Amino acid sequence: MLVQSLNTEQLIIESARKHFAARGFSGVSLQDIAADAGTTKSMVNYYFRSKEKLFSVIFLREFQLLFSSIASFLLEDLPLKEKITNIVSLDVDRLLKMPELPVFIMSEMHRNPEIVLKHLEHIPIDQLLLQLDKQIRRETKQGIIRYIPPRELMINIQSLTIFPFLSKPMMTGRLGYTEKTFTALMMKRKKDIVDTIWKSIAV
Amino acid sequence: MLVQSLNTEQLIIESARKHFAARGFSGVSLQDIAADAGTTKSMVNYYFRSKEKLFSVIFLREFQLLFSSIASFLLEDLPLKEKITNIVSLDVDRLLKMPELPVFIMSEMHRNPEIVLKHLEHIPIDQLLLQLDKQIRRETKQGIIRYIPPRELMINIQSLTIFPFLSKPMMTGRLGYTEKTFTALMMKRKKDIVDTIWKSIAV
DNA sequence: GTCTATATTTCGATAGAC
DNA sequence: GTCTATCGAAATATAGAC
Repeated sequence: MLVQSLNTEQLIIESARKHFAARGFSGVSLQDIAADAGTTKSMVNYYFRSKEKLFSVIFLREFQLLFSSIASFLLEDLPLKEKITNIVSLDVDRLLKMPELPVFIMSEMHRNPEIVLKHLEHIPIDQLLLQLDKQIRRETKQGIIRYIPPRELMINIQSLTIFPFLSKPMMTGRLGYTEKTFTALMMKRKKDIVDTIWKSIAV
Repeated sequence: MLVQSLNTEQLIIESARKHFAARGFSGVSLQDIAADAGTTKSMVNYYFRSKEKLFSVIFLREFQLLFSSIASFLLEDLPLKEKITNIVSLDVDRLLKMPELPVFIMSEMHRNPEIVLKHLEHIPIDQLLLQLDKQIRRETKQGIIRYIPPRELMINIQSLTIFPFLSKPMMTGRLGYTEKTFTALMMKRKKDIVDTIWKSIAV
């Protein structure tokens, strides 16, 4: 395999992604991004016109990453419990690879809600929730679970999955976790989350 | 009741709290803070010497607010289920009053972990967890619950309680919630959270 | 496409009058 | 205690040579 060196635009994107995720929009200067990409601020403006536009590009990519595959998992033809298992497993794996993603999304979403809403418009949330609602009602009728509003089910799943990554600095800093034990906890936690969710709705 | 006008220092603190919480340390200028407090940047430096010192004052106040009373609830002599009920209820009430608090703590914790760790040193976390561990083992022996490591129990409680506030912009923006229905959801959710937690550990 | 140089603004902080 | 004025540094963005 060739060691393909990236072009300047790609280097800038990768550097910007890293810096924005670590310190947010206003915590990063074009100088930081350019230096880390081995080029100058002028090149950043040349490719992306402005800091805002560069940020928008980065944010969109990360945002889609976080929400894309959940949708396809929800639409699969599987029992609810298996869907939940798949979503949790996928999310934990992905978050372990990019643990700074949630706090990036969260803080920028509060700083600038409009940018999120604009991107969310392209995701058929209502349809996904309706679909999920049908399945919940079906399995309720079959006596498998008790009814739970689909939005609340999703909030519970996301809460138990994402929150530990948001409080990771506290866990590794003072609660006695290291990088290794944190990863181990999260791998074990996949099963715990599904168990907790399922016990809360199982008949 | 007299309409007591606050002095300049208090006005600056209140303005700084609001702005820092909304946009973080580097997203706010002393100019913003001063203008909103009806004074000038000079006065901010006069009272607090530097932006860093001002921020530290604000952060410490908010941080203690978030963690103070959990400790006392944990130390009370009550059955575990009642402790959980009390903690969840208190947290939800407080977060409804200051919904921007979690994202403020979370993002600044990631941008500057040291400041958090310094404040955490004064809280006897190990002792609290040991105390909780004893109670869990006791109620396990009594056949009330199955054993769960105290840190994981606390993570689950905090996850289900705090996460909805972190994703509030998404819920009110696109998931069909308004301020009123969000508040209603969270009030109802108090009971749901305790139920979910309890079912996950009950025998 | 890439760089240097620079224009322009804004920021944090200080000096000094009152 | 409070303000105006200002300094020096750093930021975004642009102009222009190559």
